[in-house]
Amino acid sequence: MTPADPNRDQIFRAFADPTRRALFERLCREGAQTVHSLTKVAAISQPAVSRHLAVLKSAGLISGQVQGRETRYSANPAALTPLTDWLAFYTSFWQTKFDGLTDLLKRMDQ
Amino acid sequence: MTPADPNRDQIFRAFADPTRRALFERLCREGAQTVHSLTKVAAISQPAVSRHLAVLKSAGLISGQVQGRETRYSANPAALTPLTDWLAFYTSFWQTKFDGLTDLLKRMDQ
DNA sequence: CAAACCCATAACCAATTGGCTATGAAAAAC
DNA sequence: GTTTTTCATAGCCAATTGGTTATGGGTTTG
Repeated sequence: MTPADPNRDQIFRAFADPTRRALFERLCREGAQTVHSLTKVAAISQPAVSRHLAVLKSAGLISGQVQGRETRYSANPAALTPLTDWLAFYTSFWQTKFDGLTDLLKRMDQ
Repeated sequence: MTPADPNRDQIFRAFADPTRRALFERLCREGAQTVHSLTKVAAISQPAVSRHLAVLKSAGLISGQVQGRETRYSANPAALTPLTDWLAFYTSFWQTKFDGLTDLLKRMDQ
């Protein structure tokens, strides 16, 4: 029954906060950004931004790359697949019922 | 930039808690359930279950129907579309880039 | 080398969260 | 009509969260 997936947990937790989601969305739309650049828009302090980024990073949603004195964070697209799979699984209960469900189950099994 | 959607916010918040997600999943898989029936499995107290259900309900994810002294809750499938849209939007940034993105934007606009 | 800049971490604090027990209303069972 | 069952709400409490300022290490600039 959708075995407990710690990573999926982290992703849902990370996206629960609107500020965090906004940061991720910005990285998706505008590509890699430094902390300083993100802070200028965020309306919260730099340490707050850094901690939000740390949460996103530990969930695997973004990656940080140190370049001299600054760190460029970028969205990690593949990290969304647990969400996509979960959503596909539970929307399948009303959409196409059990069509293609076995395939999905196999994917989630491995 | 994906205009702030209060409902999407509520959905993300609601799914942040694993217990709440488990309740929703159960309702999806096994159909409508009474609070009592859900409590028996949940390993938490009945008031705790009731409050989780209230959160899911206020996010539009489930509906409760009073039948005599008991209330049967059922998953609200259509309520997942904000999540699906959001996910589709942000996965499109790396998958098909901008193919069909305008269509999606139109859907989110109305 | 000194000063300024970028970032992460630490320490603290108010607000929120998620659990519990207690209680009461309403319906079913006896 | 009394007792049980089902559920929601209220009140309480510990833990977590999300913000802040303070600080320090490492890098670039002057």
